[in-house]
Amino acid sequence: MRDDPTHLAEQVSTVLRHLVLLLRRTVAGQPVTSQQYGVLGSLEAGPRRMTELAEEHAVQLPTMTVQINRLEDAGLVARGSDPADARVRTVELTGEGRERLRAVREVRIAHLTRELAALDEDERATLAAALPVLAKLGRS
Amino acid sequence: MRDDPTHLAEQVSTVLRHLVLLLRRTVAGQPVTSQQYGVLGSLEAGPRRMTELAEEHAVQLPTMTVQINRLEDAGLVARGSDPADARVRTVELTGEGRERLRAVREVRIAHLTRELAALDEDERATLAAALPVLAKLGRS
DNA sequence: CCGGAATATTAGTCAGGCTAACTTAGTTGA
DNA sequence: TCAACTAAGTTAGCCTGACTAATATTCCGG
Repeated sequence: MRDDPTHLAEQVSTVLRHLVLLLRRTVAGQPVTSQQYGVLGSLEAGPRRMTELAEEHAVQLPTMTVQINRLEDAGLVARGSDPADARVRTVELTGEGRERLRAVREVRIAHLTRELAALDEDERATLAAALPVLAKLGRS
Repeated sequence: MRDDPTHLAEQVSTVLRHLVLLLRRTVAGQPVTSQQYGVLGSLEAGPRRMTELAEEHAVQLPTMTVQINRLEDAGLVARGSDPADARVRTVELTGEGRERLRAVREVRIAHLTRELAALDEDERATLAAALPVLAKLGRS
């Protein structure tokens, strides 16, 4: 018998690669990329500053600058300023950005819903039970 | 009450994004990228042809050509030919490639093992039960 | 008020996707 | 039989997304 957490880790590793491929197919051909979708999602609850966005998405600041430049060029977000600190730039969704996010999310969810509908009731329950555990991974 | 598969899909969508970030941290700073690791893994069981590799990794052929070029330059894989069909190129691991794969896998598994060790026994069991279900997703 | 810390951007490099166009090798049918 | 089609790979050119290093700009503490 194998050492339990290690054996599990190998299986998780395999499944992770599989899920990455699934995700790629889920977002292929959409009007925003997977990263852009993620950033738009972060802005849904309200304006964020650049550093916050970079940290939240685990990228360096310059990477986020370029991302936001593109989203701004596309008219999906707008930059603003913090009146209390002239160094910080804030970013918020435009109306168009909010609409685009809604549309992309719809397609995405529909895609996943189709996948999930192919499972039986027990499988969905098993999956649902595991989601909080998966969400906990990587927070340690 | 929400429509069940759709609601589940939303949660899955969120967790997927989380896992992508986890995976990125897992492989950051390693001597091969995540994609290269995947390709090396595909070659572990023996030589493959370019088309097979491209399909398996859900990329176009030219993308795989470039990948293999880099791995070949690094001395991790070698190209060969199919005696029965002069059009096909085969790709196989070199000794160095096999060693590199082993080393990277070890780090990767160790990383995930640490994450999993932070869970309690019940959580690991819940996760283990869900892995086959996750593996089934996207095959429909 | 000056030097250091914090915030963001610019510039330059690289990996990793894509499509279009090309070469080379097999296959097929008039 | 050989001309046309198909299949397998590569090359070239473009884009996104990641990084580091260097450069403003602004804030703050002594």
